[in-house]
Amino acid sequence: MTTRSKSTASEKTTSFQGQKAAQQRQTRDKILAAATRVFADYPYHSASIRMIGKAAAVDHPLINYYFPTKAALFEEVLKNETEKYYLANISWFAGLAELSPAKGLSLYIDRFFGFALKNRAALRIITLNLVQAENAMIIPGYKRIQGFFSRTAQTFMQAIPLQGSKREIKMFTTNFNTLAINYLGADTYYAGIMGMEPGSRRYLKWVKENLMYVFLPQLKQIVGGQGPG
Amino acid sequence: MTTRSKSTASEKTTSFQGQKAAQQRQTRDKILAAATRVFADYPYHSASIRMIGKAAAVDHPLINYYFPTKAALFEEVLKNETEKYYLANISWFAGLAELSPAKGLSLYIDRFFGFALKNRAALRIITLNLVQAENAMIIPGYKRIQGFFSRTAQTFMQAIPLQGSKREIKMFTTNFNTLAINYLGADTYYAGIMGMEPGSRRYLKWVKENLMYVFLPQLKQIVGGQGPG
DNA sequence: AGCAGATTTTAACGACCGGTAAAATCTGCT
DNA sequence: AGCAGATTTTACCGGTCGTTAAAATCTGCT
Repeated sequence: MTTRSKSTASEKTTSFQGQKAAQQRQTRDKILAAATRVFADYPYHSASIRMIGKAAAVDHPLINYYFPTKAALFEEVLKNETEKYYLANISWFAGLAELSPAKGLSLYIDRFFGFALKNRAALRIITLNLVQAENAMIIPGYKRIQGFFSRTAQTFMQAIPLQGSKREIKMFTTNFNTLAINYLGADTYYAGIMGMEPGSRRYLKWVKENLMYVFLPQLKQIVGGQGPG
Repeated sequence: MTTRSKSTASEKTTSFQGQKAAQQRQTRDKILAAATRVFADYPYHSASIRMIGKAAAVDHPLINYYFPTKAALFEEVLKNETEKYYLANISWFAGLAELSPAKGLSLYIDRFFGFALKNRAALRIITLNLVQAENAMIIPGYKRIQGFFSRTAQTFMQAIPLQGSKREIKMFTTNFNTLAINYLGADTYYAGIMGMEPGSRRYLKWVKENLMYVFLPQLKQIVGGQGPG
């Protein structure tokens, strides 16, 4: 694709053991990164191998050299992003057990937002592919997207001492995640409705206010005597 | 496409004024109905004219005879469905002003569910096309989808005497609609998470319980002294 | 320098897409 | 019966899709 600089003698002499492997991993990672960007902007069936190739500055058949199929590439991206989210989600609970529900929830949301702003891809890929078409055109890794919610519920239960029933807790986390993911993952849409700019401080403030307003009472009910968010 | 029964003499004699126009409207409606079904299953860019043709048992170029472009067809479907929803939404408020918040909200949700079960398309089309890709591939009628939420907020304010600020009310309706549309429009996904059957009584019960649990306290705050849902 | 294998590029495949043009058919009318 | 116009079917256009095969290039090694 790009006119490659012919290797000179000097380059050759500087070569060391493992450079080839490093180079290979570099290309693969470049493709993976580009795929993550593209899949964060287009749902699976609208994103194309050629788009990804262009985004990675690579001829598109090279993608098939590193990844057998588009589905396999998507699944790897999805696995990376959901895993990243899962680990981040665990970290957001650190130290929350000692706070009041109000302060705990507030801090949790702040941490959530911090992650979401730096890792657009994770939330976007979920929102873009969550709503599914008929069984005919299921999305690869669909179960992984579904598992997403269940895992956050488990994390919640392990991180915070709770009173409510398991059913109640799953209801709470599902509601929270559904609203949060919609507002952050489909920010263009919802900010548009509210007459705000998608990434703006004002919009984020609105989302937080919203989440606090809706979920603080529910949280107080779930948490034992004093507790977290 | 289908082998057409050659018109016989008897058929000719029974023809009356307006039959041709009726026949034309019939084909157009058949296409429109098929398009509604297809667009309720696939997002705009995944649905195809050929799919719709097959669903309507019609050769696909015939669609272009009645609708100039795919975009125009989609916009007409979208207009019909959002209008249907809008009018239904108004009717759900009838008689609610005299009820308590709890009874009012419960009845409102029941009416909502009744509509959603009979008119899958309206909610599905919205959920499938709400989350947007980059500006590059905007969906025709996107503003109409966005207007959807604003109109329900207005209906709410006109139907029920309220106390809260306009901002608060819009927050309430946006939250409610977002959750309700997700749970009903993407029922395959959420029912799957909860280990239930998408259309089942059990799942609908869960959704209603959920909505009541989240929004009843918020509603009580918005409604004046006594009030509706 | 020249070989072997890894990597990249080029070219092409069959399938589907939205849309168009022209041929075929049907319909209502004289 | 035969014409005119509406409707439907057939054939095709240029374009994009995922994937494959083969050619070209690069790399590390002797």
